[in-house]
Amino acid sequence: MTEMRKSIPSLVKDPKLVEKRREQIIEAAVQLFISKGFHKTTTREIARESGFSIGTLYEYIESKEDVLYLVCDAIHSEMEKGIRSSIDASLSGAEMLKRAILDYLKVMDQMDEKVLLIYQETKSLTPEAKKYVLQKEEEITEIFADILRRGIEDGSLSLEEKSVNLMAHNIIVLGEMWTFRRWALRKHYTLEEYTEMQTSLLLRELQTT
Amino acid sequence: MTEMRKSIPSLVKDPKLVEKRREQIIEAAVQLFISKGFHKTTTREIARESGFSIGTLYEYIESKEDVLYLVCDAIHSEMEKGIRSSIDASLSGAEMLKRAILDYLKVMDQMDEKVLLIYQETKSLTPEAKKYVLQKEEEITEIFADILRRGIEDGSLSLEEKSVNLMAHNIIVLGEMWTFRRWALRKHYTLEEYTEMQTSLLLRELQTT
Amino acid sequence: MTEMRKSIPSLVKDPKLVEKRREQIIEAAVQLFISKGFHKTTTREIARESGFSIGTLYEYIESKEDVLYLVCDAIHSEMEKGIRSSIDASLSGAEMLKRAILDYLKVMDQMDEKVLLIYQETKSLTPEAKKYVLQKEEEITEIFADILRRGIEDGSLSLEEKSVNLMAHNIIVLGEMWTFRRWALRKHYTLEEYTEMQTSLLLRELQTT
Amino acid sequence: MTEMRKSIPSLVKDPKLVEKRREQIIEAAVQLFISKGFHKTTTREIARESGFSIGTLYEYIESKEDVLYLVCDAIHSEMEKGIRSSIDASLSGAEMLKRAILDYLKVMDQMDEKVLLIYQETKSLTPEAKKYVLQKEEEITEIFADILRRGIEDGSLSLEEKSVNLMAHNIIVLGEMWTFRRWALRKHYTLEEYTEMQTSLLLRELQTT
DNA sequence: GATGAATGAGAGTTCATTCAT
DNA sequence: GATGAATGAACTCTCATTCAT
Repeated sequence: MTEMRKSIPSLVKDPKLVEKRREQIIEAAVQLFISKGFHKTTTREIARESGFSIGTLYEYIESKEDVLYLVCDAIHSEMEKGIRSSIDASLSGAEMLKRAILDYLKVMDQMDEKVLLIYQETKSLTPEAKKYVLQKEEEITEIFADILRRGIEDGSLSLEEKSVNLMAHNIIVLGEMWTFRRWALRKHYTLEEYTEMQTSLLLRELQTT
Repeated sequence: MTEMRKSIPSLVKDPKLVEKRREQIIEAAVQLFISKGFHKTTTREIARESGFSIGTLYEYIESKEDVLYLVCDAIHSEMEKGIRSSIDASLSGAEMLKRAILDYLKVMDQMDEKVLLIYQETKSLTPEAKKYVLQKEEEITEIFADILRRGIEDGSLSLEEKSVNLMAHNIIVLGEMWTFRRWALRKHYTLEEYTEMQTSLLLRELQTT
Repeated sequence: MTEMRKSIPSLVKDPKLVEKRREQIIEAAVQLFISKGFHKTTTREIARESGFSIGTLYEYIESKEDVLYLVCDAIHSEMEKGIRSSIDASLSGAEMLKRAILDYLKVMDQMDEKVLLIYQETKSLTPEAKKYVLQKEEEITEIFADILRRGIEDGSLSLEEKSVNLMAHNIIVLGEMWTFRRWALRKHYTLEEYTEMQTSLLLRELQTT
Repeated sequence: MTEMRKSIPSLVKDPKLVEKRREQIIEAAVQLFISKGFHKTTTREIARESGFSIGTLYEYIESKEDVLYLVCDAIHSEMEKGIRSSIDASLSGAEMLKRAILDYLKVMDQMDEKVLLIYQETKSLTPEAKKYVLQKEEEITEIFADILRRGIEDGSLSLEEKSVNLMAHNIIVLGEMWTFRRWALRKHYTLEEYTEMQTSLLLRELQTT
């Protein structure tokens, strides 16, 4: 679990305060970005919703792009936390996978619009910030790769080594598509149906013969 | 094949000319949106790259959003055409599916950045335009649903009716993820490998026992 | 007479219009810079005094610094024109010098505040613009150097070659100090007195024995 | 030697401390103003370079303009001290003048950028502060006027009474131009050459017949 | 006496859109 | 049908100054 974050300089020295204020900023910005998009949200709106003045906002960030990075990073962390919490070392790989997918899709469903937000605005990040965000994305994918490898080892799952990475991506995309194609999927399926059907299809790919 | 498009008013009467000019606009705008994004592209740039003045641009559209719709619609049409061209009525459902996925992924690989563009900027469309774009998206999905149903009928594919729609979405997403996760996938797989592996996994889900 | 100017890009294509609008800008900006200084004058004020909107202002310049360059260049041109007009080829070097100083000081007295402006704001120019402005300054100095050399040649003035350049600078500074030390000098002397006394002192330095 | 200074109120009562802190402020501000100019230097920078917080800075001044006044006044004092130190009562007026010019130009050359600073930023002072600064300027000029008068009295210099003041200004300007026209003068002359040539020219104006 | 977080007016600049020619 | 100069609301960001601690 590599712990790497882009550090954003602040004019304010007290780290506790910086963290607190940035949490306020993130909370405000997430809502605004979700409802209006990054480009149509103004820095003044972010400041107002955060509960302080525009001048104060800029004591804690250097540019509007910083807010986007803060937001993307916070969402990713929330996602990662949600997924990791479901891991139970006592289960077989196959069981662990089912459980992890179940929880993952639940998290994605709850975080719905936040996930969509990352998905749509990552491109607006500065190249440097984008690197960090994509790295985080890969770390999250790796969680599923690890589970798959465990299942292969204990014989509960069948998959070629070369496909592990791809399958991990497929699982991640399962969750993402539930958010970005919800306009179509939710007309036909509930989250539970979606989860069950996708899990069932997936396990057919991984069945030991 | 429902043919429905949002009609965009033009000050110019001659329909031939309108079409010609809008093609110029689309060609210019696609490149600009790909390299700078919709919001960071100015109408002046669109006009200049289109080969005429800003005044003339506004003779053929009513707002910058119109250009985005024109672009999204054109990309979708190109995609659809690419996919439909691969359909060969003499094949079994299973064969047709393999062939269609092969061609679909090839098209998506070629249109790469254009697909990404639709994905990232659809949210900037006006609600009305977005409706049309999502409708088109569903029509494209329906192409695969039709192939799947054909395979079920002729016995070459096995799938519950309820899963047909979901499976069609899954196939579409297979193509999309090749573009929006390319930063990760292309480190590990070529298009050919990706196609083969995904097709093989998919067919395990659809195998007749 | 080298003719070199920094060219400032304009979004407007018609050169006649560009020249006309820039004259308006210069006229407005000179007054504003004189009364409030460059830094305390806002671009909005410049636009308003020029008679058009802020948007229009930026069709003719790229930045506020451009206005400063335009202003400095215009003032220098006016100065140079005023000085060159006094040159009469039929006079001896000494006579020509007297005449040129007389006219030069008259011009400087009339342009008073504009000269002061150049003096105080040249430092705010971009390095590139500053180069052009200082070059112009040297060209103007060279006018006097030429007159001095003529006087040396025809025997009406006595000065070592090495001192010609220095003396030319001294003459230029005579005019400048009349503007930037006016708060002291005008308490004691009229322009006529100042001119006469300085000319008389100067000629003592240049007298042929 | 009139001793008059604008008094700047301080929130701090202890005069020793006020003086010490203001020295720190001046030292920091001089460097900053020289390298960035008054307007482009922020109060935060001044505080940081002075070694204390922005809050503390405002305990010792009332506004940013106060810092400029403090700086101008300090530079003037340094200049004045440098000039006065060269006065040797045992010399004749003419000798004293030569010596004073020599020392004066040496001081101006050393203080170079500080002199330029006063010269360029005096205009940004409040009207009241400007009055004090110009008064100081006149006092310094008067030093040379006194020397000239002494030379007239002892017969070592020849000059009409009415020209004394003007000549004193001319001498001051000799030093100033060495700083503000250095971009041209230093291409041709060293300080020693400049001093010698200007002194020699000047003495021709003042020679007793 | 020292601190530094908070403020918000105001700066320079951009750009979608209009409309007279 | 084509042009492009004009517009001004709106944007991001800065910074001198204050005041509670």
